[in-house]
Amino acid sequence: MSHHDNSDTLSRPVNFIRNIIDDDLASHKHDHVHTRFPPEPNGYLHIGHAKSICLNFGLAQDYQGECNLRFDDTNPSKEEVEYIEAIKKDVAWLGFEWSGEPKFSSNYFDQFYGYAVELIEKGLAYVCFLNAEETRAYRGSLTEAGKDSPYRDTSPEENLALFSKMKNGDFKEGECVLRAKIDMASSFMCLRDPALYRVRFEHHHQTGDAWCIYPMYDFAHCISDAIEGITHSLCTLEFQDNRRLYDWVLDHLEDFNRPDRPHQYEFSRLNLEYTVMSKRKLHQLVDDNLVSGWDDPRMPTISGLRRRGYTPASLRDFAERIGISKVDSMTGMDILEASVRDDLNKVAPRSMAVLDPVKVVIENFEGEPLSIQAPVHPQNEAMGKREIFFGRELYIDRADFLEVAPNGKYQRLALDKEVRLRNAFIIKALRVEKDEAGKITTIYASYDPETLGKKPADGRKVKGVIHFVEASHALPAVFRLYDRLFTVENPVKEPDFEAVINTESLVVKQGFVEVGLANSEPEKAYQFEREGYFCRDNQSGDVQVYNRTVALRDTWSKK
RNA sequence: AGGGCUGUAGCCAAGUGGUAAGGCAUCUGGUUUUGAUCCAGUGUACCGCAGGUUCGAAUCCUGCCAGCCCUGCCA
Repeated sequence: MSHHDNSDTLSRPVNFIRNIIDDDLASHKHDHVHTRFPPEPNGYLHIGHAKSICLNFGLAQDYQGECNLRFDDTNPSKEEVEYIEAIKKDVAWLGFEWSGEPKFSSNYFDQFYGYAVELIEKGLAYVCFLNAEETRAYRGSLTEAGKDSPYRDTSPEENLALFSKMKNGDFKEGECVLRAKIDMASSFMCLRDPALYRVRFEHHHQTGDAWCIYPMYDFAHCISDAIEGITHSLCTLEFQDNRRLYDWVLDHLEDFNRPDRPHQYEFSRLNLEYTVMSKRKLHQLVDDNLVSGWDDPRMPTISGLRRRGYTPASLRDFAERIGISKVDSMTGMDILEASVRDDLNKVAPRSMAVLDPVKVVIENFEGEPLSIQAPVHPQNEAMGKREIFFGRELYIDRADFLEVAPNGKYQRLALDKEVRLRNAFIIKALRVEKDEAGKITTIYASYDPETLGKKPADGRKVKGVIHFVEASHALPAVFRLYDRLFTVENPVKEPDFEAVINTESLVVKQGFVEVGLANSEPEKAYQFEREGYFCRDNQSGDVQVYNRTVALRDTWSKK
């Protein structure tokens, strides 16, 4: 696939899953690698899924194998086609190509049914009429064995008939389930005769009304993997116990009880500071209108990150930087931000934008604004030039002017002090005009006409550089500055995570951008010099609205 | 009568008996028309703790401690 440049072919990541694969290949347990990314279409993908996507698809790329996209759609009551489309879009946007057509667990409903019949015939599954509470009581506890269901010893013949009736809709929802007959005393709770099928009179987005019984995850997932020839089935840590059931099912089915059948391996899920990562919580934020939607730029969803200005390359790089392990960890935002900055610094055209404008009048400049050719990228000449203007009236940012410089280290504009205007001339502030409230309305200044593209001939040092926009060419723009969504590192630890939401996570500013941005594309990254990386919002239409992806690294304001 | 996992610098993470990679962050210089980038430096990590085996232990053994997961007809 296309995103691999020579820099990352030099050093492949090292992790325990790659070690397992290397061993499996060396021992000829498998002669190829086939992974899968198996989301349930019950919500939008988030950056934790991106980690899994990069792992699964990345492994397939590096080992010249394949990776399937499979929708794990065994519970129609929670799923919607809207999510299927969004998931496909997000995976493709991240730069990955799934093997063949997208797969659905529901493609295999007939086969699942057949395998359930096989287990029944072997006396390994039975139809149980205990209700939910009874089942719970019979299950026992973490420290006490469970009790056998009274339906556990029904004959295979009778179970076959019962299961057939389940399928035909002869039983009500909740009236019975098909259960595996394993061990009610197992220390693995999931092995205490787990449910394999339940009755659900529900319309399914793929199979319509063809079924009224639906398989459970633990029964469907391992068989789906086996049917698709998956070699390494990767999931997160909370499924470690379930692996015993995964193995039990495949071990007891004639078609799959082979050494090269799929095996499950678990890695730790991504936890990011100052955000939440569960679909349920994300759903809640959307439903409670605490964010504007799944793609709110503050959301850790892939669609939110995309709208915020994150690039596919930066997310892949992030996944590589954090690695894969089994440690229950909390990753800092700084790694994510470093990943975007590294990518954007290379690819983002430079531009100038004034987010909080104050007018500057250059008193010794007369006539029409002057056209200036400025580099699109200071370290990459191949990116070409852009036209900017300098004239009698300009805007600079309020934060770049102080009437009196606080100390010798101050590098911005002050009265009687010189500063370089980025890509243009050196100016000196002369005096200010204020309104009744004492707020500065205009700064009067002079410019040195001999300093365009040159240092002052007399050798005087002008250290500071600030950005500006020429007033007659300035395009009004709205800037949305984002901050972390929560005020605490781990919101999930709070009694009510919504109570610690950061009320200042969005700040809106009105200012100007340079002319060159008139036709800026949504989601395309720009660096507004000295301000950060921004992209035009993908839903604002003709209005100039920019989302700040991330600010520039700042090693100075902390001092 | 519980079981399954995990503990390596502030954070992430290699390491699989031979003397602790790398990234992020931090700090210090240098370059710079972005206080950015870039470049060069910058860390006493009781390798969770305590014992043991060994010429040699983060790696093997024993015992503790801490954190996470498991009692859905969710995934």
